[in-house]
Amino acid sequence: MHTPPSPAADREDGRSARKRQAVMRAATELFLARGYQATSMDDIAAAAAVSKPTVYRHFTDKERLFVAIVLDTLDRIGDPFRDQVHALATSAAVEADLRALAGSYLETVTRPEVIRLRRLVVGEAGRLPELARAYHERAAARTLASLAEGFAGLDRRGALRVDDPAGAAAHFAFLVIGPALDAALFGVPDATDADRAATVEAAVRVFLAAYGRAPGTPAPA
Amino acid sequence: MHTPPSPAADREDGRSARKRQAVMRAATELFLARGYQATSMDDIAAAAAVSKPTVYRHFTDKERLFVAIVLDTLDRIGDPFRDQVHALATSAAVEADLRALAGSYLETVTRPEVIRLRRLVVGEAGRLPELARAYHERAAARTLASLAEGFAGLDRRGALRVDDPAGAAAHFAFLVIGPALDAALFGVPDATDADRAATVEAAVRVFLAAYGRAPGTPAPA
Amino acid sequence: MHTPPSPAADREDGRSARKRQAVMRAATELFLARGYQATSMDDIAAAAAVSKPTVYRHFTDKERLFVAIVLDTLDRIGDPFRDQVHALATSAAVEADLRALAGSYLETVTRPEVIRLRRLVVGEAGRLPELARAYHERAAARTLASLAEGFAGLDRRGALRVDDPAGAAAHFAFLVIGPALDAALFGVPDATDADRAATVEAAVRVFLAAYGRAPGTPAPA
Amino acid sequence: MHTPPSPAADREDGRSARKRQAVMRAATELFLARGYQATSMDDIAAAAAVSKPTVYRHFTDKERLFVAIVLDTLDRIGDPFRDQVHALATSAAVEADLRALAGSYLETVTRPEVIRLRRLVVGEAGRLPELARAYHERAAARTLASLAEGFAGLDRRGALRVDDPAGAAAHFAFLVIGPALDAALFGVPDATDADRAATVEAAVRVFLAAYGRAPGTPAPA
DNA sequence: CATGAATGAGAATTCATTCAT
DNA sequence: TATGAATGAATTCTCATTCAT
Repeated sequence: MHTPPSPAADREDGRSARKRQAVMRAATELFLARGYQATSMDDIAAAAAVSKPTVYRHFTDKERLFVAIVLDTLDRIGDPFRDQVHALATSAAVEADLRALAGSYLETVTRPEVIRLRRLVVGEAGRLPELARAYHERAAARTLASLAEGFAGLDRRGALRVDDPAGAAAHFAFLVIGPALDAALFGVPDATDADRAATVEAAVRVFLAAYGRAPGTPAPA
Repeated sequence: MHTPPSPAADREDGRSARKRQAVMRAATELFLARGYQATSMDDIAAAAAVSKPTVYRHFTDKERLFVAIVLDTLDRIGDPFRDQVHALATSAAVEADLRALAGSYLETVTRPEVIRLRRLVVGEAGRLPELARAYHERAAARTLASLAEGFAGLDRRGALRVDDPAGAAAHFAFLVIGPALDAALFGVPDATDADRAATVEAAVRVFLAAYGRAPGTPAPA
Repeated sequence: MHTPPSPAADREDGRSARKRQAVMRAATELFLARGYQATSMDDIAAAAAVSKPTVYRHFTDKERLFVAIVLDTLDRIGDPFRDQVHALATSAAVEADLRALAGSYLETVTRPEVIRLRRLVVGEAGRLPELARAYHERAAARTLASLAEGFAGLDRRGALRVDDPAGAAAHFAFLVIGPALDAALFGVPDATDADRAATVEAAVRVFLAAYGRAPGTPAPA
Repeated sequence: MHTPPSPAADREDGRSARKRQAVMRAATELFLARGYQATSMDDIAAAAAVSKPTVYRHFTDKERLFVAIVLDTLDRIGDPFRDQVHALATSAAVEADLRALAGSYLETVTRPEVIRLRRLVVGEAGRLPELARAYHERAAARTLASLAEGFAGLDRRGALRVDDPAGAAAHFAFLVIGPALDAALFGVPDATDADRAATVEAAVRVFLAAYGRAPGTPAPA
C-alpha cells in the first residue's frame, strides 16, 4: 500500500506475504462494504491488483477467505477497553470508571466498521454457523467474561455487591449497548454524543442501583 | 390454506390472489430457510407451483418480493404481548406482571423463526437500508414505545418511579432479551427453560432496583 | 438447419424441439471432432446458435449431453446389415452372402464417424463406465447376437456346421473387422477398397474352413 | 526405488535423473488412473514430490510428458511372448504351442494396465495422431509381424500351410484376442479363466482348420 | 538446477429477468 | 392472465505455463 514493490521490501516481508496482505485488505473492504454474496472473487482480485489464482493460492476458497477476513478484523478491533476492565478491579472511583468504561464500550461497539462486521456475520450465520459461534465466542463472550471478572474483583473489595458476576456483566453490557447496538444494526441513524453520554449515565445509574453498595452501607475495610 | 381451490372460491378470492398467496408462502419459507441470495426465483416459483412470470407479475422483482415477505412476516409475528403491556398500566401485582411480560418477550424474540427473520434483515441492511429501518420501526421501536407508555402509566399510578419512560423501556427490554438475543443471532445453542426463568428473574430484579418504589416508600394514594 | 424459424415451423415441431435438435447436432459434431474434454459448453452453445442456459435446460449438464449424443449417434448408425443377417438364415448362396455381409460390416465399422464415436467412448470409459458398457451392449454385443442367431439358423438348415453360434459369431466378426478396426482406432491410414475386398475374402475363407460343411459332405435333405 | 538418495548415488545417476524418474513414475500412475485431461501438472509434481518447473525442465510440456509416458510404458510392457513366437518356428508340437502362445497373448493384452494404456492412446488419437500411430506400430503391428514371421517359418517347415503370413497372423491374433479386447476396452467385466481357456481352444481350432496341414496330408520331409 | 509464487485464459454452471404464445 | 422457453451476464474455481529468486 505504501511500500513500493522493491526487492528491498521483498526481503523484508516477502512478495507473497505482501500480496496476501493486499488480498486481505481488499477483501475486508469489499466484504464490509457490500456483503459476502455481493462481493465476487473477481472484484477482490482486481481490488488487490492480483490475479485470481493468487487469491485462491492464499485462501483456498471464498468461504475461507471470508472466515479469515472476519476473524482477522475481529482481532484487529480487539478489546480496546480490556485494560479499562482490568483497571476497574483496583479502581478508586468506581462509578466514574464504570462510566468511562461504558463510554468506550458503546463507542467501540457502534463504530460503523464494527457494525458492518457484525451484520456480515449475522447475515451468514445460517450458512456459516461455526463462524458465527466463533465470532460470538471471541467478541461478546470474551468481553462479558472480562467484565464478570472485574465485577467479581469489585465485589471482593466490597466496592460492589455482585453475587452473580456473569449475570451482572450481561446486565451492564446490555444496559449500555443494547439499544444503540440494535438501532445501529438496523441502520437507524447514529445518536449524538450527548445522547450517548445520557445513555451511559442512565445505564450506570441503573446498574449501580442494583449492584452498588447500598446507600449508607460502609465499604468494608 | 383454508380455502379450497373451487371455482366458487375463485370468484370470491380470485385464482390470482390465491397464486399470490402461494408465492408468498413459498418465498417466506425459502427466504427464512436459506437466506436472500441463496434463494432463487426458480426455487420460489417451483415451490409455489407457479410459473416464474407469475411471480414477477405479482411482485415485480426479487427485492420487492423480499421486502413484502419480511414486512408481512413481521406483521404476522405481531406484538403478542402488546395486551400484556397495556394490562400493566392497571396491574395490581406489578412485579409478577413484569415477570410474565418479560417471559413472553424473551420467548417471542428468541423464537427460531423470529431470529431467522432478524438475521435476514440485518444481513441485507447494507443493501436494503430502508427495509432495515422499516423493520426496526415496526418491531423494536414499537415494542419500546408500548413499554414506555406502560411504564409512564405505572409511574403516574406510583407503582414505579420512572422519570424517563423511553429510557426505562430500553433498560427493561435489553435487561430481559439482550444476552439471549445476541446469543441466538450468533447461533449459540438455546438456553434451557430454567436459564430463561433465571434471566427473567434477574432482569426484573435489576429493573425494580432502579425503577421500583424505594423500599419503605409508601405508594401514593 | 433448413427450416427458417417461422411461426409455421414452430407449430410443426416446436421452437424448443428445434433448439434441442440444434444443440444435439452441434454437440455431436464438436464432440466427435474434438473429444469430450476439448469441447466446451460455450463452443456447443455458440455452434448451435443458442444460449448456454438453453443447452443446460435441455441436457442438465455436460456429461448427460455427452451420453445423449453418444447413444443417439449410435442409434443413428444403427445396424445397417441387420437385414442382411436375417436374410442369411434363408440364403441360397451362403458364401456369397457371407461375403456381402462381411463387406457391409467392415465398411460400417470403419467409417470415420463410427471410429470417432468409438474413440470417444473408449477414451471416457474410465470416467463413464456405464456409458461404455451401454455402448458395447448396443453395438458389438447386439451385432454378435444377430450373427449368432443367423449362424444357428444356417446350422439348422445344414448350410453350416456351427456348434457354438456365439463363438462362431465372434470369430466371424473379428476375422472380418479385427485388424481394420484396430488400425482405424489408432489412425493408421485407411486400406484401399481392394485391400478390403481381400480382407473380406480371406476372412470368409477362414471362417468357412472352420464352420463350412466339410467338402464332399452332402448337405442334408 | 532401488538407489538410495546418497551423494554417491547422485554422482552415478544424478539427482536430476532421479527426479526425472520420479516424475515419470508419478505421471504414469496418474495418467493411467485418471486419464490425460483429468491429470493436472500440479498433481504430477505433487505426486513426484518435485516442483512444477522441474517437471517442465525435464519434459517441456504436458503433451510431451504424456507421449514419453505412453511410449515408455509400452516398452516396459514389451512383447512378453516374442520368445514364444520365435520358438514356434522350430516347434515340435505346433498345436500345443499355439495354444500356449494364444494364452499368453490374451493374458497380456487384457491386463488392466494394458487396457488403460490403450484407452488412453485411443482416446487421444484424434488430438495426438502421431502418438497413436507410433503406439500401433510398436504394439499391434510389431506383434503381427512377429507372428507372421513365425507362421512363415512353420509354412516352410510344412507344419502349417500359410500362403499369406501377414493375413494368417492377423487372423490368429484377432481370433484370439478380438472379442476379449473389445469387451475389456468397454469395461465389460472380465471373463473367467475357464472362459479364456475355451476362447483359446476355439481360436486355435478355427485357425488350424484354415491353416493347418490338411488331415492325411503328410508333412513334407 | 530447483523452487515458491504468480498469471491469463477459460472451464462449467447459475441467476434474475423477459419474450412469444 | 399465465406459461414454457430463452437469454446475457456473472459466478466460483482450475489449468498449463512462466517469472523471480
